[in-house]
Amino acid sequence: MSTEKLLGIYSKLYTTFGPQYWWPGNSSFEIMVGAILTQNTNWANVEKAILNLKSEKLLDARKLDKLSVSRLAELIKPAGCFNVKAKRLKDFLNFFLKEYNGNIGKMRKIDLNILRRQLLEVNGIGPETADSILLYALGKKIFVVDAYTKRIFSRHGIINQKDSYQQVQETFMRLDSSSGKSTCKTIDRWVKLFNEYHALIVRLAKEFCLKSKPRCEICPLKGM
DNA sequence: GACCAGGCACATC
DNA sequence: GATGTGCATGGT
Repeated sequence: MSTEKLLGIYSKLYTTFGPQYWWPGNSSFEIMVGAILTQNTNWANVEKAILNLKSEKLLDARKLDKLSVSRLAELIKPAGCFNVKAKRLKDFLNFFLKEYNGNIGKMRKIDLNILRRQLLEVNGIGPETADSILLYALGKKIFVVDAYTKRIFSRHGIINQKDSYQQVQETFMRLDSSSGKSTCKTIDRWVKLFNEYHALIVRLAKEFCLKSKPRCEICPLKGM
């Protein structure tokens, strides 16, 4: 079925591009901030915004919490939609400090589904941002779906174009149901696979699937 | 100058 | 529930 095809595509991407070392960032907190800043935004612009926070030594939950929204917006300007994102960051910080006292370790101990629901309740955090935080900042076993994933895998007939976020996610997460056991070791393996898979999809899309100039003829997945 | 980028919330039908 | 729109910078 599609599980073999999904694993086939994964290994093709991995042998083509190698490990992607996602998520770029030196700490879980930086990853969470980046996940919000990158919404509908090129990563290079997010990096500039994060650099602004770093150079002011403000990449810290409590310090950011003390900033005014307008000052925060000023600092994250390069990431675009800065007024919206400044508010979203503030709402997230409020949640992070109130619920977890700004403690990543405490957050990591919470059950995946509970944490996911909590994140989705925060204004400005939708499914993709929540799952990026869960997978890349907290090491939870969840697959991140984005617009590229839908575009590429519906073209390959593995999902339907109209599938919801959840449906696409389930298709990918069914990959691990065959493994049966859920020891720490196998969980780590799936976290690693979901981590690389999403990153590889983004890499592939950027190089071969751009809307205006698709390069299907030389795509590594050609013929698969 | 148009189009796009590692989305989301909200309004409207 | 499906579709459209605002948010907004910076690279191609």
